[in-house]
Amino acid sequence: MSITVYNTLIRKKVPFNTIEPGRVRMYVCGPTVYDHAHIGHGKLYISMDMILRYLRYTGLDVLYVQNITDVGHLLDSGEDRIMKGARREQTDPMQVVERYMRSYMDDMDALHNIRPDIMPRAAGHVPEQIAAVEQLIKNGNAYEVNGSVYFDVSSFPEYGKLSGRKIEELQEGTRLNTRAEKRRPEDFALWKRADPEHIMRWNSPWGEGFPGWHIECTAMAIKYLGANFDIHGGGLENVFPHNECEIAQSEALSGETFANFWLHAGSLTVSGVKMSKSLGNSVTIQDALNEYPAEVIRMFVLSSHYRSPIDYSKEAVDAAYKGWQRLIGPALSVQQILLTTQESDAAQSNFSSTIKQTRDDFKTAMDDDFNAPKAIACLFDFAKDVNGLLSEYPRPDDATLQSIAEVYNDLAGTVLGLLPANSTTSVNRDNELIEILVDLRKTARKQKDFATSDAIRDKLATIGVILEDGQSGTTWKTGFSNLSE
RNA sequence: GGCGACGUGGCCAAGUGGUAAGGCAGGGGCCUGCAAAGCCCUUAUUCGCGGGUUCGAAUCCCGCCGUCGCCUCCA
Repeated sequence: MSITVYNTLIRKKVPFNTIEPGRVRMYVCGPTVYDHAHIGHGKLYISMDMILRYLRYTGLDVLYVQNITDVGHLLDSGEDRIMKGARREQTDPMQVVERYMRSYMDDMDALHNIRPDIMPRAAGHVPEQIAAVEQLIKNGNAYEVNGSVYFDVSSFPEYGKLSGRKIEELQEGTRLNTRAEKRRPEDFALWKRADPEHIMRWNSPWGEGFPGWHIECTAMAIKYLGANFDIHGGGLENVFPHNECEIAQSEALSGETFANFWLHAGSLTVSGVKMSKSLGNSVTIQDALNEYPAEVIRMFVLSSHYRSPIDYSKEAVDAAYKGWQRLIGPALSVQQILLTTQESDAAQSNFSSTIKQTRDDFKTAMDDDFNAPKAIACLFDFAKDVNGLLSEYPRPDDATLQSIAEVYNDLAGTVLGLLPANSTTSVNRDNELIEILVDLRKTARKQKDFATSDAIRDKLATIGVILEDGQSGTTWKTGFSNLSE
């Protein structure tokens, strides 16, 4: 195995090795479902999806778990996010959860993110969480006060090893008023007692309450992946406190190393600043998908390294849009040529070295901490080579075209998810109809009836069929068909 | 205040010791009835600034400036 990854835990790029040969167990923190997902979520999960896809592409058997948080998240105001959503929409909290969980799944599907193998929900794992808290108390890492249970940070000397924070510094830097009942301000909640008005509540050994935020990931990751697993992924802004607390709880609980590799994706800003409701600059995934095809959003995200922060702006995504069209244009052309023309006196092309080079370079780039932007650059080089080949006459032989299509399917499609979903579904009758129109246009052009020929070209363009006149006649392609403008 | 990330051409962005990938935009040319697409050429003696290490640094070290994120429950 030759993959290297940047491990946040040690702040270095290191060789990636799995606990079990050929198998990867991977956990990624999922969203709190109380509102529609925004493109910040989209960025994170596209990054993680790319990593998942590549690991699988290299032949690893990946078990991918991503949770859904549907309890207990508090706002700065002390308000429960889901209850806030419920009040806003005048519905039951669990109805809110269902609604936005489905919305989230729809968004992820639309972005072509592969679904996790297991998506456990926090509310469905309260017994596991209670058991974890009980064990932590038994181990001497947690204490109960007034029906709430807190993790005693001083009992875990390695606290801070992920984020590089020191407990002493935390005490100085605390910005919020902390609950007086905690022994130390940096202790964090494992279980919270429910105030009378709190709707989401469960019975526990400490009375009615609800689980703290971090404990769900500990309980569910351990349940489905074991106490020690390979990869834990998430957003960079969750390093502290969330991931740090997860490590403390989990390792205090089991005595084992929690995750071997911590992978964090850079955050997304909108026109230079973080999204927030109060600034009114929030862009949902649905908003973005109304503007651009999913592949373009993926192209935009994957154009910079997953650990880098990116800034969402019209200019940047428009540029990605153009780049994407250039990138996959040859793939669409190759498919159309294979579908609509015959290999007659096709030239025997010697393109295999280019294909091998492309696959090798792509792999080298991706092996180096999933360097998708560099991998995409390899595909741009490939696109240029393919365009050159396609401009020759007669057209390349079928075998060459097939192997080009395979490169696109594997690298741009399977690994990066950049090929249009419907690009391979060509209905024969549609093809024949288009051929008829192309023929009519050819006749019109011969008669110098350019009004007719241009009308045919323009009208086909409005339904996503692009005609291109070349030396060997007119070719056409679809696949950009869901594009507006 | 602390912790962390980042600062590469007009814009986006690779590059972690060996002499600046790629994309977008711009300019010139070829092709075209006109287009579109494509192809060729072209745009950073230079990598926030100042020192240092080295035969050699965008890459390592020190200092400074700037942007962003996090600092107890936001992916």
